[in-house]
Amino acid sequence: MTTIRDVARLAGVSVATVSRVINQKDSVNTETAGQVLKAIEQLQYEPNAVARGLAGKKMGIIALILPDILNPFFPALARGVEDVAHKKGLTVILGNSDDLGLKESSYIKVLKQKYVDGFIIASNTIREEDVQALRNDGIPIVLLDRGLDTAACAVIRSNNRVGAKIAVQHLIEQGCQRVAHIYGPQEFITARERMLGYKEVAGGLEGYSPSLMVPGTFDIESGRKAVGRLLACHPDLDGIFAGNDLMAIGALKALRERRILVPEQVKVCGFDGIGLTEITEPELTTVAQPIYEMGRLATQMLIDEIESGIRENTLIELDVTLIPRKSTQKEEN
Amino acid sequence: MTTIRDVARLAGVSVATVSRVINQKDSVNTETAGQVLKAIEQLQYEPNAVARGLAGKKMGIIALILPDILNPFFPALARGVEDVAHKKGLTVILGNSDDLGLKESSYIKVLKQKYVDGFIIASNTIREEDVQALRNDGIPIVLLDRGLDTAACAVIRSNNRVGAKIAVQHLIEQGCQRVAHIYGPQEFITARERMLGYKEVAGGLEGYSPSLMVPGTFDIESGRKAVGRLLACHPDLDGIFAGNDLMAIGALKALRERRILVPEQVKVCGFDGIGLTEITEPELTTVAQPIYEMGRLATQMLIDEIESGIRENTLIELDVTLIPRKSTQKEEN
DNA sequence: TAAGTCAATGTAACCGTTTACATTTTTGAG
DNA sequence: CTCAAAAATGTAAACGGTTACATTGACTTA
Repeated sequence: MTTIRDVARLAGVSVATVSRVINQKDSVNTETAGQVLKAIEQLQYEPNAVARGLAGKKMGIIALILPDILNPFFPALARGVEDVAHKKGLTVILGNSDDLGLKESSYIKVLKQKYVDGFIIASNTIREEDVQALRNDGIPIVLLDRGLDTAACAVIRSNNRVGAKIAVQHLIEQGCQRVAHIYGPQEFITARERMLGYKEVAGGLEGYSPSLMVPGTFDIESGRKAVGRLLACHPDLDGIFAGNDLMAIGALKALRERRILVPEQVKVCGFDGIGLTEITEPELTTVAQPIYEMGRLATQMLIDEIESGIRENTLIELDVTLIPRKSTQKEEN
Repeated sequence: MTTIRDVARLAGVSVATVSRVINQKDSVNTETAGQVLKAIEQLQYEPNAVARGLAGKKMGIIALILPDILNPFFPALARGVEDVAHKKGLTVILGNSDDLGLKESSYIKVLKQKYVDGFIIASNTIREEDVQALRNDGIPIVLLDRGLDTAACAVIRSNNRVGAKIAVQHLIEQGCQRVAHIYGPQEFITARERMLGYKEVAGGLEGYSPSLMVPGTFDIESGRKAVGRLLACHPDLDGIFAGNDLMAIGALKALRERRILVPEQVKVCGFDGIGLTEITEPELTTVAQPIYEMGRLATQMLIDEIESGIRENTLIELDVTLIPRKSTQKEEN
């Protein structure tokens, strides 16, 4: 492996000068720079990232911590992160936290030791103390979908409440009179917000009842089971707004098992806009978050902070988009 | 940040001794070790991974390079890798290559500079020279789904040919007489093998014709289009073996559009066993690869090589499993 | 008892950069 | 022409570990 000293020797200058040329820092004579560049070229020299990392306390790595890459929501996010990072010459370390605060803490500890440049954390369980610790160490961090309480750093999320309202409104417009809601785990801010949005609109409906809301766990199976409980209480229900797409897919399954036609008898709307919604039968109407874009944006913000050293603590709330599909289609007359 | 020298000072020993205690290398007096441990505890000392990396040329990082994490095949693989790595205290860097040899090369170059401990590469486009270069540098590497020609390192893949035969056989058993095949890009060894398996079984069938094979690109849309071409030539076809699940899903869509009933009129079988197959309507029969397990195994092998320094160059071919579902169900009589 | 082993520990070089500080050379103003 | 400021470059100390080699003392063994 050729080192900076080899280059220095060949170019007839000191290592400091070579370093200056490489990093385009401080002034160096154009002619000298030429010599150095030639030497670099000739030796095919590539600066060693680890040595650099040790000296500068930055390894050119972004840590992306998310609950589970198997959850269809996250690959798009990860791809958004990776694309931007790669363009900027950074690499991405991926960690699955399973929404376990402990696992998150352990990742943070390990990755700090590796001098990662910054963290992007998509988590509902991340501990306030962990975030604070990072802040204190001056390590940039961007949070996704985290509550308001963590004001001490940049946060990105979608406008969940508005999205939920749009969804319910849409169901009503399509002719639904009795719209139920399958809500996600209430420790997740996203789930809480969506439920609030639902209540705001559905709460005013004639015949509304709190029993139209049943809990789920953001996965397919829980959506399926929720429908059973819903139908037991409300056999006359004609619309379901699920707290996310996976539960909506579960709902679709449950309805099919019961030979209830979607969208003729019951209309279903999901939330998130994951790819799966295009392959269900019927195709699933959903309120789409700009998932890939969220990843891109988070990374951009993180890199800005890394490069500038200025922390912004911005809270960005992205717009969501209703994607009407067959699962909420009005009968054609 | 507390360093090894702080610990040495507090414990009243040299840094070498501290290092020995930490790494449990060479012999050190039990009593002395106790002092050191106490000092470590007291100072909450954590060895710095980057300094270690620089000295030992290993950062405790595994590079996972795959075509695209958005492809539903790969999250499970990535999770398998990450789970094992995490258990062993290693972290995972993720790179999307988009099956572009250039991008792969660039990742390898960058990550080598970061002293990653080893590479896991799931790629069809990886260049022989890149693999060789890694070998020469003594960097462990495990390949997934790569051709035989790269004998110079460990390779893991599924038994694609056998899987294809099982699939076609299954379709025949379910009553199909005219089984078509949508094959994937022929530069992929997986696609070639599956096609060979198909030919072995279907080739012997009465009324077999090469025109029963049409190309696709391993994505949903190509599967859908392929069905159009197939039906134009073979309106009497009653079975489709798609080269992967995505194309099978596309086929399902195309058939539904044409009001052709699955499985009554045409039966469909996919390959891979991705999660999506459970949410189509009808649910999709598929030949499942042990995807998560492949990730685990690859990582285990890689770590073995990292720890032992011995390269095995094993070729492991994993068994696949037919998962019969509704899309190939025989009519009930 | 002399010589050879082995356990325990320390010293200092090394891994490959960056960078503060020092030194020398140029430049431009007065 | 002089001198201060600016430009160009070099020296050497970090960064925080690992490890080859040296040293010391205790223990075997013939």
